[in-house]
Amino acid sequence: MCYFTYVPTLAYKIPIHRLCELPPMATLKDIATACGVSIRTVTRALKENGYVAQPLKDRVRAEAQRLGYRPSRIARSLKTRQSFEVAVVLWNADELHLAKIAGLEHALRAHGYTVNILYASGRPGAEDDIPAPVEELLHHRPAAVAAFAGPRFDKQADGPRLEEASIPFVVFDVYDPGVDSVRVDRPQGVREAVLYLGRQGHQRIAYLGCAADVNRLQGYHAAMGELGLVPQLLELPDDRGRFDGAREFAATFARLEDRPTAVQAYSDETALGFLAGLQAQGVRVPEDVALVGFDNRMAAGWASPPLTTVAQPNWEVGQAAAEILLAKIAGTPPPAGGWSRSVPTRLVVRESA
Amino acid sequence: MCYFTYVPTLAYKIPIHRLCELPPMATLKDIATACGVSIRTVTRALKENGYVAQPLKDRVRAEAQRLGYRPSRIARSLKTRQSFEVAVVLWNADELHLAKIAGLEHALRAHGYTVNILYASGRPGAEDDIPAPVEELLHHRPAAVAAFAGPRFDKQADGPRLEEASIPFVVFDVYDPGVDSVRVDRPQGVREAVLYLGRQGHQRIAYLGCAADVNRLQGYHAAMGELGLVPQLLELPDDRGRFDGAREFAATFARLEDRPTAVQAYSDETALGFLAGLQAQGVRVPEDVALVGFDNRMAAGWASPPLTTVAQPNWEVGQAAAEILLAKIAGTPPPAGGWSRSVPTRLVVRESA
DNA sequence: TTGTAAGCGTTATCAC
DNA sequence: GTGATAACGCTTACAA
Repeated sequence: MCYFTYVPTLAYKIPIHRLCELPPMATLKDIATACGVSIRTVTRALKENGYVAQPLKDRVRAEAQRLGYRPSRIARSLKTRQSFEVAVVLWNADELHLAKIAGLEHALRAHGYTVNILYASGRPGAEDDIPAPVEELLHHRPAAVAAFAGPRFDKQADGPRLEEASIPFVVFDVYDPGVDSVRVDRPQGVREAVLYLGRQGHQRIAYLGCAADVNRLQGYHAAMGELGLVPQLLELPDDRGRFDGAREFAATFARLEDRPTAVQAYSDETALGFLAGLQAQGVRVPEDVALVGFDNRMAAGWASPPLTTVAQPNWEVGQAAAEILLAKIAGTPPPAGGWSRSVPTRLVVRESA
Repeated sequence: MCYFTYVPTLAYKIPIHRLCELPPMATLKDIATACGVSIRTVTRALKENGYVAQPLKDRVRAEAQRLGYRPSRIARSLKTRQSFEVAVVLWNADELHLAKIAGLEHALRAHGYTVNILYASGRPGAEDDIPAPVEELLHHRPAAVAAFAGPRFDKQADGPRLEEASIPFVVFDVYDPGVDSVRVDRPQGVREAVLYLGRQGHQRIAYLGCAADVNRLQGYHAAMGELGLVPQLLELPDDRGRFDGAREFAATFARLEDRPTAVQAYSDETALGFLAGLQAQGVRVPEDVALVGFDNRMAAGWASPPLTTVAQPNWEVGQAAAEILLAKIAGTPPPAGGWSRSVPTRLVVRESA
């Protein structure tokens, strides 16, 4: 067993096994000898990038077909110094993340790219035993990087390092003006949901969440302004888990005078915690209080009553990220206003509101 | 723009942009010239696989360090005909899947492998517009494949095709004797949960689910046998969604004579649907009926009451898959009894039982 | 103990 | 129109 001990930033030793080799595939040379022409002619015939007599071209293509020829990505990458892998940095196993990755992968695959996962947290409970993701990225040199914001991906420090290595990247759901990001349009999503509540006849519509989250609040205030209603913020402590925090808050809420008849919650988790708390207090949803979540997780559909919620446009977010990355890889200059984009959400009306 | 139109099985055209090249990295040759030795000596010094004088070795390593040398995976792959990518085929954005992938990736990365995602379903609602995953795999030739069972990955047909191309693979959660699989130990998980219910003093413990699912039922019957209780199967129709099916069944259940005091459900989704239905009937959980789910999804913790459930050992399943794949890649002969493995679950006691 | 050299499968620059 | 041929960065058999 031999180790690459000379890679100091890589915490792992990489054992080189006696590995099984991949079975040989047809190469350009195989086609060339089979057709009795040169390898250069073959590429020309296959790639349409030079002159080659039509009958010969047909013959070459038929032969390529017959041999099941596939261009070797490896050889191509070596020669052209281009990678065809896009790395995704992620920190937790969230269904919403995976849905975004699915959209990203779909779009990138259409362009011959492959998506690889870099799960940057260690085993749950032992998170620190792995190298920082940027080191890994700098090591593997993907064509581009899509990152979920996380504890050990520092937008300030890591972004520039990637940029310096000229690796294009986007970050999901970050509002930092300095970094290119694809985000779900939370202001618009909340606005739409609150307008819906208004159309249902609610006069006292509150927002339940942490005041530090400006994006959703912005949409809330916009909608309340449009409706001509006075906003009411039900502020949640940030220290407790969102579920428990909201559940406990329900007791306070239940005793409120002139209590709101409708609540837009920060997230499905918050909404579900609040729902649990309300039911414990004997407050009925939606009869006494209409409740809207945000995210459209599986859990939202499985609540009782099933939760009305704002669905994240996961697939579209992933696709937008792919488009940005492809453009950056191709060296396209950024559009006026920068690369960042917000993708509209969709209100999913179920039974809670 | 030029297209690889000669790849007939690949539905996508692969456009070749004018891509930005990766910035040049230090190579073995750079180190060699910097040290005034041959390239061969450099590899020997770095890889410990031959004799090289200690001072020279130190000098070479220092230089490698200084230049930030990283071996090129591309070049290595080309030369050794080995891939260092493991493909994961998946079909839907499920949090449980991603958690398994995380464990897999963690273990594989430690061995210098990279995990890439092949999301084999198209955009939700337009699933058929993409090539069959096996074709993609045969094209990309990963070192190995880990697949989630899905509609277009046929164990009968696709497995052999991979095998024939000598691409090692495992499938998650499949009990087919012919295919190597890592599965969560559902019989044991259900058994443990039902024994727990027994220890809580329940005498009438039912299983709620579809009779076709033998694995969990097996554990249920084992536990009931051990407890000396008579099993009772509450069979769910397979045609409705699991949530709705279970919710609707609750009405029937509520009117049952001598109705069970405890229910082990097929999944969290089933349990949550049943819970919703019970609450609609005025049946209290856990006071009137104790309820246990399976999967330990986020949704389980966010139910009211929070659902007691059997947690899937996602991380460990991923790791087990990695171990099998690595062993297969290394050409290790299969152990007696084959590669397949079951990984034990963990009972998460919350408030519903 | 160190060096030479031949590939791996592409791409692309020349010459015919 | 077509064909030699030289890289790309690494591995490794074979000399010295």
